[in-house]
Amino acid sequence: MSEKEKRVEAITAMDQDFSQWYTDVVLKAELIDYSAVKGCMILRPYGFAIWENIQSGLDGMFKDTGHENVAMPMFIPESLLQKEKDHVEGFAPEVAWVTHGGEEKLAERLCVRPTSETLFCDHYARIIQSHRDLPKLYNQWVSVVRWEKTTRPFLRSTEFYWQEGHTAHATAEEAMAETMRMLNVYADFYRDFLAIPVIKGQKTEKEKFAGAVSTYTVEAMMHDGKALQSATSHYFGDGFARAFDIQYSDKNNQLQYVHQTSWGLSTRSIGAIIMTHGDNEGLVLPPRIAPVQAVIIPIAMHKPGVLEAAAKVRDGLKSSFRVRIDDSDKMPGWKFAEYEMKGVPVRLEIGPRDIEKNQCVAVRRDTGEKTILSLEGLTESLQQLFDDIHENMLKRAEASRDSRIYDAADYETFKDLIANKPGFVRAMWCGDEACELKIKEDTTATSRCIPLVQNKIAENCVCCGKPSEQMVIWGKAY
RNA sequence: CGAGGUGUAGCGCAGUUGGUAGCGCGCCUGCUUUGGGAGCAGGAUGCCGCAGGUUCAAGUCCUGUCACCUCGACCA
Repeated sequence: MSEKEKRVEAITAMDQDFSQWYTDVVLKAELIDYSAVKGCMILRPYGFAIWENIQSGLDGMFKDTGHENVAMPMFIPESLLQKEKDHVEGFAPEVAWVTHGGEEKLAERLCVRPTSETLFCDHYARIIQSHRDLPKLYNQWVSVVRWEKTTRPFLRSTEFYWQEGHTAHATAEEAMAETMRMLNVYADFYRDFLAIPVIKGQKTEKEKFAGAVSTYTVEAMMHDGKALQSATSHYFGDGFARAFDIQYSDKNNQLQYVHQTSWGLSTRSIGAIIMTHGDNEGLVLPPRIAPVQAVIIPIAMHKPGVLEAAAKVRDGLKSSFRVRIDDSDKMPGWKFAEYEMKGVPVRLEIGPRDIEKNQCVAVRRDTGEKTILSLEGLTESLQQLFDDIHENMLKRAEASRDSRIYDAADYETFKDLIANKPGFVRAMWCGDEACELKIKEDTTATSRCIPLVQNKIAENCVCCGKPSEQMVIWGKAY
């Protein structure tokens, strides 16, 4: 690439300044624009299309596991928000309040939902009477508002889109099984749709959701070694049920409280895609959620038959894939770079030489590899290519992550690793919050999770030296 | 919210001791081009982030404010 070209379209090199690279990619790939309101972003067509594909994939998994979609109001009366003590304490500092309707001051102010547990609970209290009404397996796709002080596109914004599942069950066992089931759904979704490996684990008391008995998380490692909490699944026990009086008559005609869960995945997942797979040319999108899976670039398109051949290829593929022709009058090289920036998984070039041989040139975004594909059986060979790309992206992300997970048996090693090696550190922890706080104070690293799959790194807590049976993953987080 | 930095055309930037705004790319038109960001010719685009102030005169000096970036404290 010449100096002139670099000056024109270059994004910041990712290993030079990862934050700037991230901002460059998000803007130049046309995922978002900033809006007039601080911390609120506009999801542009290309960015929103990624979210639509995430929604469709994940929603299918929710439906397969028996869930139904609903839509709750966006306002929560203050009195309702305050019913569960821990919950309101956790969220009160970051809620936006509606105080007026027109010019009239409201008798009771309304909060713009930061999350909807209280709305679901209020509703469940009215619609659940019998064990025959259970379980309730509800989900909603909405946006929520949290008045954040510092914001970044996708990673932390004042308003963000997500789904929040809220379920009510007859027993604690059922609710816990649901909590784990949805944690697994998230992990599978990240692996099978986004090609991102995650670590499943439990949050510590300090890091758990406000109002939950326990919080489970899927944690992913980004290109810079920092952790991204990528989805969470909470077990509530009967705490909310007692606060909101959600009771049912069991088979013995005894009144019982329900046991509840909630779980959520947000547009932050788009940030995870960008920071897991992206490279110096820009975005690299997993084929299963890419808005355009293959872009067809006609070469020498003024020559007779080229555009017609490209259209024929498009028509043959369009019922199977999201495919688009770019017949704008840009130079082919310009288009190549543009669709690389936008992370389109496969580029198909078709020019006079290909038409003669009944073929096209396919270029993979993940590896840059060029292959010649016959126009015969193109649907099948493309499907194979997409699957290969997905597997390669997943393997690559796994290898990148695994090479940056370290073990520390003693505190000096631990501090050295956190300070000098971007990534996760596995270390034993006694369970005492004092050690968790000291580690954060000394290193800025936080406990990411207590992994469901445990490895015994050492006999003693890495911080205080007391005997410990529990391995925790630590790291700097977004 | 604390420390630091940056806001000038769509993007990247220059603009001297204050004197009325420029370059490259992009954009528009035409012709020639087309397998890795095309060439030539012509053309359009600015309340210098926003609001006050100092001055005969402010992109430039002062105050405030907003946004973005980096590093911390808090959270999906």
